[in-house]
Amino acid sequence: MVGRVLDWYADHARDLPWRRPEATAWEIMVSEFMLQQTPVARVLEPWRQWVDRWPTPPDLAAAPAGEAVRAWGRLGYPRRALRLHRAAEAITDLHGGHVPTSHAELLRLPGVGSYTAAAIASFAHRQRHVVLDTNVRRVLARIASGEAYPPVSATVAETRMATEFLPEEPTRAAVWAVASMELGALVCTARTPACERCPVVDLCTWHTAGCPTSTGPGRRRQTYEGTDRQCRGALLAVLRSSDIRVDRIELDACWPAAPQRERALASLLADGLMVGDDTTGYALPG
DNA sequence: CACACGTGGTG
DNA sequence: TCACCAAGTGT
Repeated sequence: MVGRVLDWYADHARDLPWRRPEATAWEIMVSEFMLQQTPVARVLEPWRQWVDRWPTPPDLAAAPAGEAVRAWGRLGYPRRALRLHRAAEAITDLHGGHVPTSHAELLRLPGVGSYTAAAIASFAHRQRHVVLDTNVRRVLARIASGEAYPPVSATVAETRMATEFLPEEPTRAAVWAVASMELGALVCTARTPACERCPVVDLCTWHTAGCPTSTGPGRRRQTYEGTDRQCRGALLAVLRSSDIRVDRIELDACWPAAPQRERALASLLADGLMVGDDTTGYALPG
């Protein structure tokens, strides 16, 4: 089972820049932040520019947080840019400018949760960790549980199952981690899986059962149009595109509903994604 | 534990 | 067209 996925990966892995042997732990860490809830295709270019401009954590830490937010562009969830900047500061101050190697230390960094800590430790340092992202959860749900989709929220059962699949040898475990993710991203996809190209289709409980459609209510809502999120995005876009402080009038012009605009503005200020007031004008954080 | 948090591609 | 989906984290 594992061996076949490793063989498949050797033949079909995408040539992503953060997977190249010369990729640094920092470059891998940046990619992981950008890839949180964001497709690979959209990350490629911003990642290249980011690591070119800030090749090490101290380089980013020395820049204003607002520049990180600006460089984040339209990747979405701009708080990730802020967290990455804060993580760079912590690495600079507490770890001599080097990305920590232990899962526990990584976990203490802003924006680094269970998945990202495991991913960095595994991909950058070849350690043995359960790397349980949405791809792997779906792959395991189908292969081992016979379900079309994993549970809505991660369970201890999933972690236990993932641990059983994880090879003992660290290097092999690290390849399995990236390979099982890649299988989920390229073959065992959410919408229309390409089972005919799956290296372990004959071992897949779900496929053997005839690919039953998910039973429960499942799916969650996602609506975006007219939400606070869209409003925040509109406000922040104004600041990103301006080199000077933005007047209140310009912010008012980008969103018609005043109460929602006020709420979004307040939340952006509270998050530290922007600074200022009506008197001084508004800007990305220094 | 449910919800907030961006954005754009796609079937 | 439009709802779903994309390498999650923090509260």
